[in-house]
Order: sequence, then structure tokens, then C-alpha cells
Amino acid sequence: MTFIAMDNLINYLLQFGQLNQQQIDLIKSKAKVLELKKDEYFSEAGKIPKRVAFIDTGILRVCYYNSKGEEITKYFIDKHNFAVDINSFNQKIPSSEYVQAITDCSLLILSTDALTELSLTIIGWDNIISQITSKALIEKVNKLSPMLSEDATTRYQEFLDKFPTLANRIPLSYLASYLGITQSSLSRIRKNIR
Amino acid sequence: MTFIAMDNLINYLLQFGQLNQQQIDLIKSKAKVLELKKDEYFSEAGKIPKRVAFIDTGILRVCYYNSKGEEITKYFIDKHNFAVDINSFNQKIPSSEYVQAITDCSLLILSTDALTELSLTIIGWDNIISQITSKALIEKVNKLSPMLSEDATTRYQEFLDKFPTLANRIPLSYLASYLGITQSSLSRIRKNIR
DNA sequence: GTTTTTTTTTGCCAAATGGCAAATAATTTC
DNA sequence: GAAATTATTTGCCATTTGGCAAAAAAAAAC
Repeated sequence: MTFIAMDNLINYLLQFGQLNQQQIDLIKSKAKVLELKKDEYFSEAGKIPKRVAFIDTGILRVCYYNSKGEEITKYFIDKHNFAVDINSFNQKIPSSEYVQAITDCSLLILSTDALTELSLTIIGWDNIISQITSKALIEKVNKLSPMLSEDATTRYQEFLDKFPTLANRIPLSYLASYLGITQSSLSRIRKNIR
Repeated sequence: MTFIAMDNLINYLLQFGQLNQQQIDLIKSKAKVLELKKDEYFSEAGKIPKRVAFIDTGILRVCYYNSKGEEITKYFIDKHNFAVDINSFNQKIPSSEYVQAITDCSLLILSTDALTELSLTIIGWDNIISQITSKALIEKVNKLSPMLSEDATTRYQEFLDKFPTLANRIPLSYLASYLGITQSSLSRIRKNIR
């Protein structure tokens, strides 16, 4: 189990740069397994993030409370991606977001200290991290941008394409706020699609 | 003129890391002034980007054609920011976006070659660029994300707040597609606000 | 396996936005 | 500066989405 998870992490990293066996072993020695049950939080608003997670299995969501006090799901993070409030993590400032498991999750955790050591030890580590960061952010921008000009039904169907099994297992409110519509509207959209 | 522009670039970079005088002089020697007239393109879809621009004065927009063939303005880039299709630039693949001056612009250009030399010569350059990249992308995500749950009038007013003088000087179509609404809807929103 | 609580659906109507075409207004061309 | 072109506004009506509350369904607690 743990073994496969570590390999998934290493394979993910190898997409972005080369690593020799010694470096791979170092990374594996620093990564710790964390199992989260559905609904448990990986990180919370108000706290300075002290670790990043590589999702081996499961799905997380990132959410926050807007100025009207409504809980908004900002995005979902699928397995084989990193989860962290990158802004707060880099700047070492309290996060304004919650990161929550919406299914049972198996994560690999790298602490700030571990990341610092990897950065100091592995030539090219910073470059790998930098590429991963910008790739993830570019994907978010490219996902969000067209959503603005699509109608809610289209946005819902694209969510279904990306997370086919998820729609009926998570609270309607998570999905509605992500899509930018009310719960009742989403409920009607669902009815019309069937 | 040029002098002040260079200082603006250097001051911008210094927000993200230290540079000594020699490094500053090197950067200044590599940056070339480019003046764009309103409506001219800085880069075009289909071409591999070969340079980045620091906007000294003026405003650019990034746009693309969606699957319906509609031209969508993805975002506006204000002065004292970098403009580039970061994804295509990094991956050296053809861009899917146009970057166009929507006012007369004064830009400082860094070519791929110049950037490579800066990267090889200046310790910490890559880190500065990496920080700038992720900051810009995070800002875009944080801008786009709440727009989904706002109504069009609110989105328009936020645009007015950010670019107070621009709204009546650019084609309605640029703004409407950015806001995710039709031209006629935007026209009516304008009328109602007055 | 009831009871309680939470979530989702539905009805009703209002408000927002879209689609299309015609009318104005503004800009460009000659 | 008149004509032609382009951009914006407006009218009309359809569709989408919101707001609120009640009903129904599902999930949780006992």
C-alpha cells in the first residue's frame, strides 16, 4: 500500500525533472502517510499551513466563507495532485481556506522542514516544485475562465465528466457553490438532465 | 522615459528577491523597449512565444476563441505586471491566446535568450521568476473564483473599480465576454447603473 | 424501527440574462 | 462633411436562475 503510494508520488515528480535513486530514497524517507476519513480537514482557515499533501487516493475540496458568510467550494482536487493553500504556505501567513476530504483519502505528507531539506539537498527540486505549482495554477485558471460564459447546466455536466461518481455522494451545497448557483437551481438542473 | 521604465522593472523585481548593482545593470542591458499602439498585438495564437513583456504603461488583454468561435477576453493585464502566455512560453508550444494592447503601451521586453542568460548568471533569478509567476496566477484564480457566484452587475462594478477609465474606451464586446455576458446585457447593466 | 434532524426537491413567482432584430449612435472612409 | 461602416442601445419575448417556504426524501440518532 504505502509502497505503491510512494511510487505514485515519485512518478509524478519525475514528470517534472530528473531524480537519481539516492534522491528518490530521500524523498521517500521524508514523505509520511496520512489517512483522512471523509469530511475530515487537512488544513483550516486561520492557521499557517505547515505541510503539503500529495493525494494518493480520494478527493479533497478547498472552500472558504465569502463576505456574505456563505461557504463557497472553490475547487476540487483529484488524486495524484498536491493539495495546499500555496499562497499562505509560501508566504507563511494564515490561510483563508479550508481543505477537506470529501471522500476517504490516503495522502502523502511533506512537512515544511522536509521540503526545506529537499530543496537544499536536491539540485533541481525547486525547479520541479515551481513547475508543479504553475501547472496546477494554470489548470485552475483555464478551468475557471470558460465557466463564466457557460450556463449552469453545462458547468454541471463538465463536473460530471471530470468526477463521474462524485455528484451524488457529496452534499448538494458543495457542488452548487462551486458551480456558482443555488442548491435549488442545481436540483432542478439535475431533474432536467434525467 | 526609458530610464524610469527600467527602474520600474527593477523595483518590481526587487519585491521578490535581492539583486546587486551588477545584476541590475545586466538586467537593464537585456531589457528592450517596445511601444505598442492601441489594438496592436504583442503575441498571437498559433505562435510559440519568444519573449515576455513588462508593462510600463498601458493595459493589455488576453483573448482566445472558444469552441463556438466566439472571441473571449480572458483577462486584462495592468501596468507593472508581466504579460506572457506562461504555459506556452514554458513548454515552448504554440500559444492558444492573443495578447493585445487595448491602450497605447510602453513595454520592456525580455527575450528567451535574455531570460536564459539571466537565469544562468543571476543566483536567485529563477526563484524571483517563480514567485512572480505563482503570484500572478494566484491572483487570477482568486479573481475568477468569486466571479462565478456574483451577478453580472457586481462583476461589472468590480471591473470599474479596477479599471475606472477603461470601461468606455474599449469595445463593449471585450468587456462583455470577460464578464461572461452578452453585449446587450452589458449595455442594459450600464444603463441601469446610471 | 421510530423519531429527529438534515438534505433535497418542488411550487410559486420575481429578477436576471439571452436571442434576435431593428433603431440609434459613433466612428471611419472617402 | 456626406456616405458607409461599425458599435451600441433598445424592444420584445423566451429562458435561466434566484428567493422563499413547504413538502418530500434521506440520513442520523435514539
